[in-house]
Amino acid sequence: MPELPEVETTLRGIQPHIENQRIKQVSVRHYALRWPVPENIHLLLKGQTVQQLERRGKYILLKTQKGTVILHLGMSGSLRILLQPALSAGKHDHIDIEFANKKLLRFTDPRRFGAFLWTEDNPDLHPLLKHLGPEPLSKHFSGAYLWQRARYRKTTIKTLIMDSKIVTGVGNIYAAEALFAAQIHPETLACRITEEHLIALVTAIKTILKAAIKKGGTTLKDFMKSDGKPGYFAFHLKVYGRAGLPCINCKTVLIDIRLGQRSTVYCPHCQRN
DNA sequence: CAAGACTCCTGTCAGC
DNA sequence: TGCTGACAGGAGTCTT
Repeated sequence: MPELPEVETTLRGIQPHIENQRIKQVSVRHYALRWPVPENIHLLLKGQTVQQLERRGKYILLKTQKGTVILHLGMSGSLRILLQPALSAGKHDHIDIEFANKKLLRFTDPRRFGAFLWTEDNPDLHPLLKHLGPEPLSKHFSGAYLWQRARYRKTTIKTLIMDSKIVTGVGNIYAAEALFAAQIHPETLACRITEEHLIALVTAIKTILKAAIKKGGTTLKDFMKSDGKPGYFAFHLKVYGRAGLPCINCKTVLIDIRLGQRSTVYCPHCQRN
């Protein structure tokens, strides 16, 4: 559920507390995340300083002198800053990183789709990151680029924009919202969409992501802001989660279909093939 | 390579 | 109320 705006909000939330801070201790209570947490991660991180935090798509990178933590929140993960001594850990509080400045970074993830990995190489070359497409908010993600990547693709446009090799960080919620904004039917084959429409789609993706980041992330129920307070539910979703309800533009009942095993809501009147 | 199915996990909710 | 089963979903991996 954390989509790119939530990840960005989380990064911005934790950054001032841990950047340039020395790691005093790391405790892992549950190693079985999506991939096993390296069993010696506490030894690798102890004494290291978090020099830089970065985001690649929905991955968060914690860069230290010796290497980089590659972290993903999966669907139910969150990061919070606590003050030491911290509240005792709950059932789903899998990893604590204690810093010399008395701050504690706690990784919580009930569904354990998240990841906490380590690399000592250039993280951009890591198998999880090296095939990622451009950042959606970068200038590399343009209408011309998407048209190039869509031209010969016989998959649906929604599946295409959710493919992290094409563009990173566009999840199910924002894919549906952007297609609605650009008035494109989610089942349209990628190769059949004009460059003009793809330009509109790219613009919609950027606009919606920026708006959501500005609001601190669209917040679904298990997202917590990094200071531990529940985030807002304020971002106005126009189609996602509104199947069976009237379209806000034309009152036609919104339809829910499945595309690539994902629930996909759209307006059959506003969004045409 | 491309496309689609399958998979990890647990909280939540509908139905009985 | 309690149980069961469906469902949600990011994205890597497997199959075709």
